[in-house]
Amino acid sequence: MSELISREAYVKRFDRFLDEKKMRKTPERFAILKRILSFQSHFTIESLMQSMEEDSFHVSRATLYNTIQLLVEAQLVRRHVFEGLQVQYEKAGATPHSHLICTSCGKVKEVRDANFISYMNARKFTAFTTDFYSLYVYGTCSTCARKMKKRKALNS
Amino acid sequence: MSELISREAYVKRFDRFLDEKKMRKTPERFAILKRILSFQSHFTIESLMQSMEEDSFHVSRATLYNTIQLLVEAQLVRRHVFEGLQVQYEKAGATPHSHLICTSCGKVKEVRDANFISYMNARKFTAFTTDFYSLYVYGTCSTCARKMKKRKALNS
DNA sequence: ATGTATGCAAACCATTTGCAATGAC
DNA sequence: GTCATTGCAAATGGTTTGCATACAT
Repeated sequence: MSELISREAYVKRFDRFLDEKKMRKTPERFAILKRILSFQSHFTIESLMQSMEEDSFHVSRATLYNTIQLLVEAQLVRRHVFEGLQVQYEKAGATPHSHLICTSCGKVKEVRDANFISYMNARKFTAFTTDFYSLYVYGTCSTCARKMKKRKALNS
Repeated sequence: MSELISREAYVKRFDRFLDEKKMRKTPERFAILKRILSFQSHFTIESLMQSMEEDSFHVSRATLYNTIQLLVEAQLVRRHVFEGLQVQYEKAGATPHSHLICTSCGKVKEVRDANFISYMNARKFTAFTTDFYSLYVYGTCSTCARKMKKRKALNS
Protein backbone atom coordinates (compact mmCIF):
# COMPACT_ATOMS: atom_id res chain seq x y z
CA MET A 1 0.00 0.00 0.00
CA SER A 2 1.12 3.58 -0.43
CA GLU A 3 3.65 5.17 1.81
CA LEU A 4 2.56 8.31 3.51
CA ILE A 5 5.36 8.20 6.04
CA SER A 6 8.71 9.13 4.58
CA ARG A 7 11.72 6.86 4.72
CA GLU A 8 13.44 9.34 7.01
CA ALA A 9 10.55 9.37 9.44
CA TYR A 10 10.81 5.60 9.91
CA VAL A 11 14.54 5.79 10.46
CA LYS A 12 14.18 8.66 12.88
CA ARG A 13 11.51 6.83 14.85
CA PHE A 14 13.65 3.71 15.07
CA ASP A 15 16.59 5.83 16.17
CA ARG A 16 14.53 7.39 18.92
CA PHE A 17 13.17 4.00 19.94
CA LEU A 18 16.70 2.62 20.33
CA ASP A 19 17.66 5.67 22.36
CA GLU A 20 14.75 5.19 24.73
CA LYS A 21 15.57 1.52 25.16
CA LYS A 22 19.25 2.35 25.52
CA MET A 23 20.06 -0.09 22.74
CA ARG A 24 22.90 0.10 20.25
CA LYS A 25 22.55 1.50 16.77
CA THR A 26 24.17 -1.24 14.80
CA PRO A 27 24.50 -1.13 11.00
CA GLU A 28 22.53 -4.39 10.82
CA ARG A 29 19.48 -2.84 12.46
CA PHE A 30 19.32 0.07 10.07
CA ALA A 31 20.16 -2.03 7.04
CA ILE A 32 17.25 -4.32 7.85
CA LEU A 33 14.85 -1.43 8.38
CA LYS A 34 15.89 0.14 5.07
CA ARG A 35 15.46 -3.11 3.21
CA ILE A 36 11.99 -3.45 4.69
CA LEU A 37 11.08 0.06 3.61
CA SER A 38 11.89 -0.85 0.04
CA PHE A 39 9.19 -3.54 -0.03
CA GLN A 40 5.95 -2.54 -1.67
CA SER A 41 3.84 -5.01 0.23
CA HIS A 42 3.98 -8.02 2.54
CA PHE A 43 7.13 -10.01 3.05
CA THR A 44 8.31 -13.03 5.01
CA ILE A 45 11.47 -13.58 7.00
CA GLU A 46 12.64 -15.72 4.13
CA SER A 47 12.05 -13.13 1.42
CA LEU A 48 13.63 -10.47 3.61
CA MET A 49 16.69 -12.63 4.18
CA GLN A 50 16.96 -13.31 0.46
CA SER A 51 16.55 -9.66 -0.36
CA MET A 52 19.31 -8.71 2.08
CA GLU A 53 21.57 -11.32 0.50
CA GLU A 54 20.90 -9.98 -3.00
CA ASP A 55 21.82 -6.61 -1.61
CA SER A 56 25.09 -8.18 -0.45
CA PHE A 57 24.36 -7.42 3.15
CA HIS A 58 24.66 -10.60 5.13
CA VAL A 59 22.81 -10.93 8.42
CA SER A 60 22.20 -14.04 10.45
CA ARG A 61 18.74 -15.44 10.90
CA ALA A 62 19.01 -14.71 14.62
CA THR A 63 19.64 -11.03 13.99
CA LEU A 64 16.81 -10.86 11.49
CA TYR A 65 14.37 -12.28 14.02
CA ASN A 66 15.73 -10.03 16.76
CA THR A 67 15.48 -6.90 14.70
CA ILE A 68 12.06 -7.67 13.28
CA GLN A 69 10.84 -8.10 16.83
CA LEU A 70 12.27 -4.73 17.78
CA LEU A 71 10.59 -3.13 14.79
CA VAL A 72 7.28 -4.71 15.73
CA GLU A 73 7.67 -3.40 19.28
CA ALA A 74 8.48 0.02 17.88
CA GLN A 75 5.30 -0.34 15.81
CA LEU A 76 7.18 0.35 12.62
CA VAL A 77 6.39 -3.13 11.33
CA ARG A 78 3.23 -5.23 11.63
CA ARG A 79 3.24 -8.98 11.97
CA HIS A 80 0.37 -10.95 10.44
CA VAL A 81 -0.52 -14.58 10.89
CA PHE A 82 -3.17 -15.42 8.34
CA GLU A 83 -4.92 -18.78 8.59
CA GLY A 84 -3.00 -21.45 6.71
CA LEU A 85 -0.24 -19.14 5.51
CA GLN A 86 3.25 -18.47 6.70
CA VAL A 87 3.85 -15.45 8.90
CA GLN A 88 3.92 -12.21 6.95
CA TYR A 89 5.19 -8.77 7.82
CA GLU A 90 4.60 -5.32 6.42
CA LYS A 91 5.79 -1.87 7.31
CA ALA A 92 3.25 -0.03 9.42
CA GLY A 93 2.11 2.72 7.10
CA ALA A 94 0.13 5.82 7.87
CA THR A 95 -2.95 4.36 6.21
CA PRO A 96 -4.49 1.37 7.96
CA HIS A 97 -6.03 -1.21 5.69
CA SER A 98 -8.00 -4.39 6.00
CA HIS A 99 -6.85 -7.72 4.64
CA LEU A 100 -8.94 -9.97 2.43
CA ILE A 101 -7.57 -13.49 2.56
CA CYS A 102 -8.72 -16.06 0.01
CA THR A 103 -9.00 -19.38 1.82
CA SER A 104 -8.68 -21.19 -1.49
CA CYS A 105 -5.51 -19.76 -3.05
CA GLY A 106 -4.11 -17.88 -0.06
CA LYS A 107 -3.81 -14.60 -1.87
CA VAL A 108 -4.01 -11.57 0.42
CA LYS A 109 -5.49 -8.34 -0.86
CA GLU A 110 -5.25 -5.05 0.97
CA VAL A 111 -8.28 -2.82 1.07
CA ARG A 112 -8.51 0.69 2.34
CA ASP A 113 -11.84 1.42 3.95
CA ALA A 114 -12.28 5.04 4.95
CA ASN A 115 -15.58 4.43 6.73
CA PHE A 116 -14.13 1.67 8.82
CA ILE A 117 -11.04 3.70 9.66
CA SER A 118 -13.01 6.67 10.88
CA TYR A 119 -15.27 4.34 12.82
CA MET A 120 -12.26 2.79 14.56
CA ASN A 121 -10.66 6.17 15.17
CA ALA A 122 -13.73 7.25 17.08
CA ARG A 123 -14.23 3.88 18.76
CA LYS A 124 -13.30 3.82 22.43
CA PHE A 125 -13.35 0.62 24.46
CA THR A 126 -13.99 0.65 28.16
CA ALA A 127 -10.95 -0.15 30.27
CA PHE A 128 -8.74 -0.50 27.22
CA THR A 129 -6.45 1.84 25.28
CA THR A 130 -6.03 0.94 21.62
CA ASP A 131 -2.59 0.93 20.01
CA PHE A 132 -3.46 -0.58 16.65
CA TYR A 133 -5.83 -3.10 15.12
CA SER A 134 -6.13 -5.63 12.32
CA LEU A 135 -9.21 -6.66 10.39
CA TYR A 136 -8.85 -10.00 8.63
CA VAL A 137 -11.60 -10.97 6.22
CA TYR A 138 -11.61 -14.58 5.07
CA GLY A 139 -13.47 -15.71 2.00
CA THR A 140 -13.08 -16.55 -1.67
CA CYS A 141 -11.60 -14.33 -4.35
CA SER A 142 -13.41 -14.07 -7.67
CA THR A 143 -10.78 -16.08 -9.51
CA CYS A 144 -11.18 -19.04 -7.18
CA ALA A 145 -14.97 -18.67 -7.16
CA ARG A 146 -14.94 -18.97 -10.94
CA LYS A 147 -12.78 -22.09 -10.83
CA MET A 148 -15.03 -23.74 -8.25
CA LYS A 149 -18.10 -23.04 -10.31
CA LYS A 150 -16.46 -24.59 -13.35
CA ARG A 151 -15.41 -27.70 -11.41
CA LYS A 152 -18.91 -28.11 -10.03
CA ALA A 153 -20.40 -27.83 -13.50
CA LEU A 154 -18.08 -30.57 -14.77
CA ASN A 155 -18.94 -32.92 -11.92
CA SER A 156 -22.68 -32.74 -12.35
CA MET B 1 -19.41 -15.41 24.81
CA SER B 2 -22.99 -16.53 24.84
CA GLU B 3 -24.19 -19.41 22.81
CA LEU B 4 -27.01 -18.66 20.47
CA ILE B 5 -26.52 -21.83 18.49
CA SER B 6 -27.69 -24.88 20.38
CA ARG B 7 -25.47 -27.82 21.12
CA GLU B 8 -27.57 -29.95 18.80
CA ALA B 9 -27.19 -27.49 15.95
CA TYR B 10 -23.40 -27.76 16.12
CA VAL B 11 -23.54 -31.53 16.18
CA LYS B 12 -25.98 -31.63 13.31
CA ARG B 13 -23.84 -29.30 11.25
CA PHE B 14 -20.76 -31.40 11.86
CA ASP B 15 -22.71 -34.51 10.96
CA ARG B 16 -23.78 -32.96 7.69
CA PHE B 17 -20.26 -31.72 7.01
CA LEU B 18 -18.89 -35.25 7.42
CA ASP B 19 -21.60 -36.57 5.13
CA GLU B 20 -20.72 -34.11 2.42
CA LYS B 21 -17.04 -34.93 2.71
CA LYS B 22 -17.87 -38.67 2.84
CA MET B 23 -15.89 -38.94 6.06
CA ARG B 24 -16.47 -41.33 8.93
CA LYS B 25 -18.41 -40.43 12.04
CA THR B 26 -16.02 -41.65 14.69
CA PRO B 27 -16.75 -41.33 18.40
CA GLU B 28 -13.53 -39.31 18.76
CA ARG B 29 -14.76 -36.61 16.42
CA PHE B 30 -18.00 -36.08 18.27
CA ALA B 31 -16.42 -36.38 21.69
CA ILE B 32 -14.00 -33.60 20.76
CA LEU B 33 -16.75 -31.38 19.39
CA LYS B 34 -18.83 -31.89 22.52
CA ARG B 35 -15.91 -31.10 24.78
CA ILE B 36 -15.31 -27.90 22.82
CA LEU B 37 -18.94 -26.88 23.16
CA SER B 38 -18.59 -27.08 26.91
CA PHE B 39 -15.94 -24.35 26.95
CA GLN B 40 -17.18 -20.90 27.84
CA SER B 41 -14.40 -19.11 26.05
CA HIS B 42 -11.08 -19.57 24.27
CA PHE B 43 -9.05 -22.72 24.62
CA THR B 44 -5.76 -24.16 23.39
CA ILE B 45 -4.94 -27.60 22.07
CA GLU B 46 -3.28 -28.24 25.40
CA SER B 47 -6.25 -27.23 27.52
CA LEU B 48 -8.55 -29.20 25.25
CA MET B 49 -6.35 -32.27 25.54
CA GLN B 50 -6.27 -31.91 29.31
CA SER B 51 -10.00 -31.43 29.48
CA MET B 52 -10.58 -34.58 27.42
CA GLU B 53 -8.29 -36.48 29.73
CA GLU B 54 -10.14 -35.27 32.82
CA ASP B 55 -13.25 -36.46 31.09
CA SER B 56 -11.56 -39.85 30.77
CA PHE B 57 -11.75 -39.77 27.02
CA HIS B 58 -8.29 -40.33 25.66
CA VAL B 59 -7.44 -39.06 22.19
CA SER B 60 -4.06 -38.76 20.61
CA ARG B 61 -2.57 -35.39 19.80
CA ALA B 62 -2.71 -36.28 16.11
CA THR B 63 -6.45 -36.86 16.25
CA LEU B 64 -6.97 -33.66 18.17
CA TYR B 65 -5.15 -31.65 15.54
CA ASN B 66 -6.95 -33.48 12.75
CA THR B 67 -10.37 -32.94 14.22
CA ILE B 68 -9.78 -29.32 15.13
CA GLN B 69 -8.80 -28.71 11.55
CA LEU B 70 -11.99 -30.33 10.32
CA LEU B 71 -14.02 -28.20 12.69
CA VAL B 72 -12.28 -25.07 11.48
CA GLU B 73 -13.01 -26.07 7.88
CA ALA B 74 -16.62 -26.69 8.84
CA GLN B 75 -16.55 -23.21 10.38
CA LEU B 76 -17.75 -24.55 13.70
CA VAL B 77 -14.52 -23.48 15.35
CA ARG B 78 -12.37 -20.39 14.85
CA ARG B 79 -8.61 -20.39 15.13
CA HIS B 80 -6.89 -17.28 16.44
CA VAL B 81 -3.23 -16.41 16.43
CA PHE B 82 -2.77 -13.38 18.62
CA GLU B 83 0.58 -11.61 18.64
CA GLY B 84 2.89 -13.16 21.21
CA LEU B 85 0.40 -15.73 22.45
CA GLN B 86 -0.11 -19.39 21.75
CA VAL B 87 -2.72 -20.41 19.23
CA GLN B 88 -6.23 -20.19 20.63
CA TYR B 89 -9.50 -21.64 19.46
CA GLU B 90 -13.13 -20.89 20.17
CA LYS B 91 -16.40 -22.27 18.97
CA ALA B 92 -17.84 -20.15 16.19
CA GLY B 93 -20.94 -18.71 17.79
CA ALA B 94 -23.85 -16.94 16.23
CA THR B 95 -22.65 -13.60 17.58
CA PRO B 96 -19.42 -12.32 16.09
CA HIS B 97 -17.21 -10.38 18.47
CA SER B 98 -14.01 -8.41 18.35
CA HIS B 99 -10.95 -9.27 20.39
CA LEU B 100 -9.10 -6.81 22.58
CA ILE B 101 -5.59 -8.12 23.24
CA CYS B 102 -3.47 -6.54 25.95
CA THR B 103 0.10 -6.48 24.68
CA SER B 104 1.32 -6.24 28.25
CA CYS B 105 -0.35 -9.14 30.05
CA GLY B 106 -1.70 -11.05 27.05
CA LYS B 107 -5.25 -11.12 28.32
CA VAL B 108 -7.86 -11.34 25.57
CA LYS B 109 -11.22 -9.72 26.06
CA GLU B 110 -14.19 -10.30 23.81
CA VAL B 111 -16.35 -7.38 22.86
CA ARG B 112 -19.62 -7.42 21.03
CA ASP B 113 -20.07 -4.41 18.81
CA ALA B 114 -23.46 -4.20 17.17
CA ASN B 115 -22.54 -1.23 15.00
CA PHE B 116 -19.48 -2.93 13.65
CA ILE B 117 -21.38 -6.15 13.01
CA SER B 118 -24.10 -4.48 11.03
CA TYR B 119 -21.46 -2.53 9.14
CA MET B 120 -19.69 -5.75 8.21
CA ASN B 121 -22.92 -7.49 7.31
CA ALA B 122 -23.66 -4.81 4.78
CA ARG B 123 -20.08 -4.47 3.58
CA LYS B 124 -19.42 -5.98 0.18
CA PHE B 125 -15.95 -6.21 -1.27
CA THR B 126 -15.40 -6.17 -5.00
CA ALA B 127 -14.28 -9.49 -6.42
CA PHE B 128 -14.43 -11.17 -3.03
CA THR B 129 -17.06 -13.17 -1.13
CA THR B 130 -16.77 -12.98 2.64
CA ASP B 131 -17.04 -16.12 4.77
CA PHE B 132 -16.08 -14.67 8.14
CA TYR B 133 -13.82 -12.04 9.63
CA SER B 134 -11.77 -11.25 12.71
CA LEU B 135 -11.05 -7.90 14.27
CA TYR B 136 -8.03 -7.90 16.58
CA VAL B 137 -7.47 -4.77 18.62
CA TYR B 138 -4.08 -4.52 20.33
CA GLY B 139 -3.45 -2.17 23.20
CA THR B 140 -3.23 -1.95 26.98
CA CYS B 141 -5.85 -3.02 29.46
CA SER B 142 -6.63 -0.71 32.35
CA THR B 143 -4.99 -2.99 34.89
CA CYS B 144 -1.68 -2.91 33.05
CA ALA B 145 -2.00 0.80 32.37
CA ARG B 146 -2.33 1.38 36.10
CA LYS B 147 0.74 -0.74 36.84
CA MET B 148 2.80 1.11 34.23
CA LYS B 149 1.79 4.45 35.66
CA LYS B 150 2.81 3.34 39.13
CA ARG B 151 6.15 2.02 37.90
CA LYS B 152 6.83 5.26 36.06
CA ALA B 153 6.02 7.27 39.17
CA LEU B 154 8.46 5.20 41.21
CA ASN B 155 11.28 5.63 38.70
CA SER B 156 11.09 9.39 38.46
C1' DA C 1 37.42 -1.06 28.36
C1' DT C 2 32.77 -2.71 28.86
C1' DG C 3 29.11 -5.21 27.88
C1' DT C 4 25.59 -5.38 24.05
C1' DA C 5 24.78 -7.42 19.48
C1' DT C 6 26.09 -10.58 16.10
C1' DG C 7 26.79 -15.24 13.77
C1' DC C 8 26.65 -19.88 13.95
C1' DA C 9 24.96 -24.18 15.16
C1' DA C 10 22.41 -26.62 18.34
C1' DA C 11 18.06 -26.81 20.84
C1' DC C 12 13.17 -26.20 21.11
C1' DC C 13 8.53 -27.13 20.59
C1' DA C 14 4.15 -26.97 18.36
C1' DT C 15 2.50 -29.38 14.62
C1' DT C 16 2.82 -32.95 11.03
C1' DT C 17 3.81 -37.41 9.28
C1' DG C 18 4.54 -42.58 8.65
C1' DC C 19 2.93 -46.75 9.69
C1' DA C 20 0.78 -50.58 11.97
C1' DA C 21 -3.53 -51.59 14.32
C1' DT C 22 -8.42 -50.51 14.86
C1' DG C 23 -13.08 -50.08 13.75
C1' DA C 24 -16.87 -47.43 10.74
C1' DC C 25 -19.33 -48.51 6.86
C1' DG D 1 -13.94 -57.12 4.10
C1' DT D 2 -12.25 -52.45 2.95
C1' DC D 3 -10.10 -48.58 3.69
C1' DA D 4 -10.49 -44.32 6.50
C1' DT D 5 -9.12 -43.11 11.10
C1' DT D 6 -6.61 -43.70 15.19
C1' DG D 7 -2.45 -43.83 18.30
C1' DC D 8 2.17 -43.68 18.87
C1' DA D 9 6.64 -42.16 18.06
C1' DA D 10 9.63 -40.10 14.98
C1' DA D 11 10.32 -36.21 11.86
C1' DT D 12 9.74 -31.50 10.55
C1' DG D 13 10.51 -26.63 10.30
C1' DG D 14 10.11 -22.10 11.87
C1' DT D 15 11.90 -19.72 15.76
C1' DT D 16 14.80 -19.34 19.85
C1' DT D 17 18.91 -20.00 22.50
C1' DG D 18 23.87 -20.51 24.08
C1' DC D 19 28.15 -19.16 23.52
C1' DA D 20 32.32 -17.23 21.56
C1' DT D 21 33.62 -13.20 18.82
C1' DA D 22 33.03 -8.48 17.15
C1' DC D 23 32.11 -3.86 17.80
C1' DA D 24 29.08 0.38 19.47
C1' DT D 25 29.56 3.31 23.16
